[in-house]
Amino acid sequence: MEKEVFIPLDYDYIDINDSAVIRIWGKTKDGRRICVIDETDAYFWLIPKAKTDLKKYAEKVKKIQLKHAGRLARVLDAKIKEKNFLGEKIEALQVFVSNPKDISAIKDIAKEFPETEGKKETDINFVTRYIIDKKVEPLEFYVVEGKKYEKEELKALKWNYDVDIVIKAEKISPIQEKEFSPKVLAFDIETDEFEIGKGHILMLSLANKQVQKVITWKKFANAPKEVEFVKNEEELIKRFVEFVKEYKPDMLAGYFSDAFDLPYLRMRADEYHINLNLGLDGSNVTFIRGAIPSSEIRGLVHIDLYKFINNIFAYTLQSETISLNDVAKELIGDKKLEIDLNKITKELKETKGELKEAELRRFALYNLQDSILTSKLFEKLWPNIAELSKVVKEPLFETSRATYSNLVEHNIIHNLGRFDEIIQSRPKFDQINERKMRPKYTGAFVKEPIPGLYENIGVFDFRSFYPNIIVSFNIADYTIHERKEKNSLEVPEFEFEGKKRKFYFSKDKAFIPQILQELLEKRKQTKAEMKKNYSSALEAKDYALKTLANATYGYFGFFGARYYSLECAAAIAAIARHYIHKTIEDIEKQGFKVMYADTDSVMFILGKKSENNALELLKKINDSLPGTMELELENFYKRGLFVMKRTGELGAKKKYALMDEKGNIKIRGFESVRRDRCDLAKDTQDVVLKKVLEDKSEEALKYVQKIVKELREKKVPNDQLIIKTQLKKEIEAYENIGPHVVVAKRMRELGLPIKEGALIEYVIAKGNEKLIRERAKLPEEVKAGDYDIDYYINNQVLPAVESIFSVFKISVEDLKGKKQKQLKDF
DNA sequence: GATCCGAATATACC
DNA sequence: ACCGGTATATTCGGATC
Repeated sequence: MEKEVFIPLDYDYIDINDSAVIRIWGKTKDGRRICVIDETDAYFWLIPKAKTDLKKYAEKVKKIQLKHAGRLARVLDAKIKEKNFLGEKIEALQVFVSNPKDISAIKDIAKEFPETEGKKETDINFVTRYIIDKKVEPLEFYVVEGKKYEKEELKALKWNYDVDIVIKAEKISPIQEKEFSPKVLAFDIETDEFEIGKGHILMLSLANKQVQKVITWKKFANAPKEVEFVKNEEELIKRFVEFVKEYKPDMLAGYFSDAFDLPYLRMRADEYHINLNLGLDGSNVTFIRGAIPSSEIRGLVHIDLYKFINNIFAYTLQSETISLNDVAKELIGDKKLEIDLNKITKELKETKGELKEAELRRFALYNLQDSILTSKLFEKLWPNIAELSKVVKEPLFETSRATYSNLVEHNIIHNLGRFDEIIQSRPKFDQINERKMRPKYTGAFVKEPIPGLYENIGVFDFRSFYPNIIVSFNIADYTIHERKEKNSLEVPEFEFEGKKRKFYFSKDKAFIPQILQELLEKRKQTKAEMKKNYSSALEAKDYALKTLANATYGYFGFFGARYYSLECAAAIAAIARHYIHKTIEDIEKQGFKVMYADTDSVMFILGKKSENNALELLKKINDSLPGTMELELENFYKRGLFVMKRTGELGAKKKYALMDEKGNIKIRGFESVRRDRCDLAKDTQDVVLKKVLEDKSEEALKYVQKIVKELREKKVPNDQLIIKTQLKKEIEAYENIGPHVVVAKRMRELGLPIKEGALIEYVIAKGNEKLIRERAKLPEEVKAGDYDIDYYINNQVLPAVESIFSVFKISVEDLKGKKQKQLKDF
C-alpha cells in the first residue's frame, strides 16, 4: 500500500468497463501532480405511494434494465431506507444503478410504475454525489492510501495522463496541512477580428509572478525580451500548448476567456487540425453551453475571472464597468496599456494585415499587460474563490462560475447528509413558468424622511437582519403552518397574494435555518480570529460566509430554487417590517426623533440626549429581541442631510448624506453616486454636499454659480460632460429610443462592435432639435465648447443640486446666478 | 404645437 | 434565467387642448 498527501483541485469521471469512476486531479504536498482514482455508488431515490408493499416494489425496480448508450443499463440494487423529506419521515427506495449516465433512462421506466409517487436526486451531478458521499472536498488536504498504477498498466488502459502519480484509492482520510498556493498561468490572445471563426490569432501572452511571455508570428525589430517569434498562427498555437505542458501550471486564468480566448483558440486549432490537448488526460478544451458558455480543461482548472466578478464579486466593487481595465484599477491599482484597438483592427483590415513596427511592438506589450493584469487579479481574488469553494464544497471550476443561487443551493445540498434528508429536485420548465407568474410580495419598509439638515444623528442597524430572522423564526417551506400549534412561532399578520395571512412556524429546527445558523456562527468565529490574527484568507472566508448568508433570503424567492418558497420570502419580509417598525417606536418612545429608516436600519436625532442614552436604549431593545436577532450601533454622525423628491412635496427615500465626527462623508442615492450622470454634475453635487454638511452653504451656492458661469462660457471640457448609460438589451428591442440607444446605433454604423451590456458614452451637443436623443453625439464627434449649454445647466447640474439648496429655500434662479442672492438674505 | 402624464428605462439602496 | 423588493429620476411618446 502506498500513501500520498494531496489536495483536490478538479474532479471528473470516466467509464471503466461500463461503470463510472471518479478522477480527482490534484497536487501532492510536495508539488507533484496526482490523479486519484476512486469510486462511489451511483444512485437515486424513488418515493413510493402510500400503502405500497415496499419489498415487492423493490424487487420490481431491481429488475429494470435496458439498452442505453451502447451498454446495458441496469439496477444493481434497491434498498428500502428511512429518510427525511421536507419534515416528513418517509420510507424510500435507494436505487443503485450501473452507471450515473443511466439514471435518466432508468428513472423514466420506474416513474411509470403505479407504485411510484416520485423520484429524487436524479439531477445530482456525479462529482457532487462523490463529494457528498465520500467527503473528499476541494482544497482540503487528504492522505490517499492505495495502489499506484505502473507504467505498463497505464499504457494498457491508454491513460496517457500528464501527471506524476496515478493512484487507485483504497482509503482517503483528511489531514491538517498548511495553505495551498496554486501555480497559475494567466493568458490572453489578440486577434484581427473580434468574431470567433472569422479572424486569426496574432499574438498570445502568458504571465504570472515569474513568467512574462508573448508568442507572435507578426515580426518586428527591437522586440522586448519577452517576445518569442514563431513562423505562423499554427506554430503559435502549438507553442502555446507546448509551453503550458512544459510549465505544468495547476490552473489557467483568463478574463472573458470562457467565451473568447479558449473558443477562439479551439476554433483556430481545429482549422489546422491541431489537438488543443491541454487536458491532463490529453483531452481537448471542451465547452459547456449556457448564457455565456464555459470552457473546460480536464484536470487543469480554467478560471475565467470575468465570470466570477460578473456573477459574484461585482457587487462589492465601485467600478463603473467590469472591464479588465476598470476592475484592475480598483482592485490592484494597475491598468491596461493604452492603445487604439479599433484603429489597429481597422488598419489590419485595410493593409491586409500589415502594421507599422512601432505599433506591433506596442500591441505586443499591450497583450502582455493584459495577462499581467489577469495574473495580478487572480492573486487578489484567489482567496475569495478558494474560500467559497471550500465553504460550498463544489470544485473550483463550478464555484468560480456560480451565481448566488448556485452557491446557496450547493451549500444546502452538501450539508443534507447529516440530516438524512433526500434532496429536493430542481423545478421543471412548467413549474418555473408558474413561479414566474406569481405576483410580487411586499418587501422591506422604508420610512419617508423629513427633508432638512440635521445635527447629531445616531444610526442603529440589525446585524445580518434577514439571515437572523430565518434562523430565529425557523423559517422553511415545511415549518409553515396556517394554524397555531403548540410550540409554534408566530409571525405578524401580513397581506400575501391579496389576502390577510397569518403564519406560524414550528420550532423543530429545519435544515435551512440550521445550516444558516452554523454559517452565522462560523462567521462570528472567523471575525474573532481575524481580530486576533488578521489574514487575507480569513477575510476571504468572512466574505464567503457573508455572501452565502445574505443570499439565502433571495434564494427562497428565486424561481429556479430547489427550496423555493414565496411564502417564506414573504414571511421573512413581514417579520423584518414588524421589527423595524417596533424599533422605530421604541426609539421614539425614549424621546429620540427617528427621521429615516430603510429595511434594517434606523436613523434618529439625539437632540438633548447623549450618545450614552442611545447606547443604553440599544441594550434595552436587544434584551427584547428573539433568538439570534441583534440591533447594533452603526455609527454616530455629526450632520445629516435629507432632501425632497423632485416631484411632489415628499421627502426622498434612499437619498441622504451623512458626516461623522471625523469628517468622513457617506453619500447614498444622490446623483453623485450614479454612473448615468456626467462628471460635472456629479462632482458639483459632491462639492455642494460636502460644503453643506460642513455648514458652508454660502460657499456651496457660490460654487454652483461659478460652474453655471463656466458652462455658459463654454469653458467646460467635453470629458466632464460625457454621460454614460448602459445598453441593457439589443438595440432593436427598445420601445423607447433613448439618447444612448441612438448613439449605440451610430456606433454600430461606424463599425464599432456594440453588444448589449455595453456602456454607451455620449455628449449632448448644441442644436435646435427638439428631442434630447437627436442631440446626443459620440464624444469624439463634439468639438470643444460645442455642447448644449442649456441641457447641461437645466438637465444635469441644476437638478443635482436643486433639492439640496431647496432645504435652505434657495431657488433655481438663485443657482443660475442671475440675482446673486446670498443665504443671509433669507 | 405646447403641455401633461404614464410607460419605459436605468440605476441605486438594503 | 441564473438571489429578493423598494425607490428615484429621466426621457420618450402618445393624448389632449
